[in-house]
Amino acid sequence: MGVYTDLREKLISDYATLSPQMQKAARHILDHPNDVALRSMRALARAANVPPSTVTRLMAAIGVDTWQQFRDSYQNRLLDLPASYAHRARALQNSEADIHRDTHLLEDIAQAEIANIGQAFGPEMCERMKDACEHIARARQVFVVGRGAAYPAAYQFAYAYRLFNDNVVLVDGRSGAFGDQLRGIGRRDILIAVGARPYIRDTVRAVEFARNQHCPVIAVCDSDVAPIAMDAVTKLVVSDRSPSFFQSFTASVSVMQALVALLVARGGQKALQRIAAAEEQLAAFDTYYDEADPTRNSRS
Amino acid sequence: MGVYTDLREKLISDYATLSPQMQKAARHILDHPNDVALRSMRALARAANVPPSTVTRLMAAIGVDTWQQFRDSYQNRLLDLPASYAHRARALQNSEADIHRDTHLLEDIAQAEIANIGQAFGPEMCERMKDACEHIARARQVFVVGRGAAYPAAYQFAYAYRLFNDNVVLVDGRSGAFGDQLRGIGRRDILIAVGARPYIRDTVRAVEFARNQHCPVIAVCDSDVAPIAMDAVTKLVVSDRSPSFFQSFTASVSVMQALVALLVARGGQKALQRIAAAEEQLAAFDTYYDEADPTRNSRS
DNA sequence: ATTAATATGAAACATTTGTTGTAAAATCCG
DNA sequence: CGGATTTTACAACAAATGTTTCATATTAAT
Repeated sequence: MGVYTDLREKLISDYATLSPQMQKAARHILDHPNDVALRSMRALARAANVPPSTVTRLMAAIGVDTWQQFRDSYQNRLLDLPASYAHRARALQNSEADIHRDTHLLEDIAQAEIANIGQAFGPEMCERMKDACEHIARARQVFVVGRGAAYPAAYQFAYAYRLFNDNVVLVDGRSGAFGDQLRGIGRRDILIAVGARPYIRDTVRAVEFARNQHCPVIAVCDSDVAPIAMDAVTKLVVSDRSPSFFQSFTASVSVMQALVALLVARGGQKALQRIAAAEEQLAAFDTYYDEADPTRNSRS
Repeated sequence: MGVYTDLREKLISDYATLSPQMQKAARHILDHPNDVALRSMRALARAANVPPSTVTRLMAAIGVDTWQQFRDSYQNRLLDLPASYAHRARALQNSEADIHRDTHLLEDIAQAEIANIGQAFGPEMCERMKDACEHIARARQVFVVGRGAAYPAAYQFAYAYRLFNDNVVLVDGRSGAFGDQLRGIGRRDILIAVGARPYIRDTVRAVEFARNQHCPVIAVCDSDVAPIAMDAVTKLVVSDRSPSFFQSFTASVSVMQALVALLVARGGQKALQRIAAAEEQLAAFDTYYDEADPTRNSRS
């Protein structure tokens, strides 16, 4: 259970043994947990009709060192953190052994990744993703751009999307110049741009070009005010926080994948048929390794 | 719309006209709305790397009299925000309505992704990752192969790793045939192969080739008995489960990223210096968009 | 009833808060 | 280049914060 729950339980179980004034304070806290998270201690004491010192003493009585600690756990509850900060506390404890340092790092990474994905699929973002799908489904041509570390996300979308639609262009600047691949982009198309700080110039340029051609833009980025998000019809803001040196585009990949899933769901039976056809074609081209018959898999 | 939304919109729309320092503050607020609700103004300013007075001035700039007003609206948003538990429950309830089916799907995807990452960073896998790092650190040349949907994971590793080491080859079959890129592979090298069922023949072939040349293999795959995991010195087994039609390589990307992080941690100061040098080089090549000076970012 | 133990609130405290005034620095413009 | 304007950071401030101290009030026990 969470720290918040522990504290709450402690307040309830110890309630009877507390002094009258402390009971008043405890009761108010139990009845108005949000006040703990959002208001000051003195304000809470005022609301509970109790001198501030009583609240401090209550903290000591339930075994909490400082009001800050108490408040923090209540704030975490408000944020509905997916059991993440508990891990951190544990991680900080065992920081003596060198061998454990790696384990730490890995735990922190996992935690950050999970937090990032959690944020990316919050209620707000879910709505925006659906919105993005509307635009994509309506588009004549779908352009996807993402450079550097953001390339995997762009690639992922293009690869999956191509399995059931052939109107996608992955703008990777590999075949010909940038301009070549964006040629003919216009009002009825859509550009999906992926990027985070530091923004890569090519990506920003692609967005600006699209905008000049009146092509709507969907931005998958790290801020509502990112350069590539300016004037975007839909902004999918995903965190790229990571304890490692590098930014993490994992959440971006997830979001791109979710977009494809939504599009397939929207496309219904027809989309599924096309996917099946694409799979068959891949199989016909001997793309896949045949696990049943390893002899067939020899060098062509 | 709510007051919070109004303020947020105002921040976004006025963003361009704000002074640089105010933009820093505004951006931090937009990216971390919870900080406004829960932390003090000074703490926020510290986090945004801005003097407190800038925040006060920002309030004036967007037509808010006092920080208290601003904070209050952000606190109200936090209170109105449906906790994700409730969100999930609601989604499950009305799963008959078409509009909610999408939300349900997105929730499922998020949950699956989180579960996959959680598994990938379990105790067992953490040990294997450290093990993999030992091999990579010892290798003369590092080859990475991943085709199709697994390509992002391979690319991710190569891209990040190249920032502090130049002995990596991304085997993508683009430049020349497969054999070309693997030429010279041998006992002292390492091949990192990423793939999941259905296994792509090219990847399996690359693994077999490496094995014939006595090159050790690290397999990032979906099973201990995957074809590409046969005789691998380290098997990093990650789940690719997804409620959508496509398999998800998100966890693989995470794992590859974690490998790089471990290598950097192991590389110590020297690795960090190389990364810094690489970043400088990128900046010198005008790779990055200059947010401070948009005029410099015109078409070359 | 007197003593001992506990509970309480007012005041004092060192910090920290949000805000404002004021020069220095940066930027723009002719 | 120089002058006007904006932008910035530092210091000062009054108010408010969480905590501690201490004298008084309340209770319980002998």
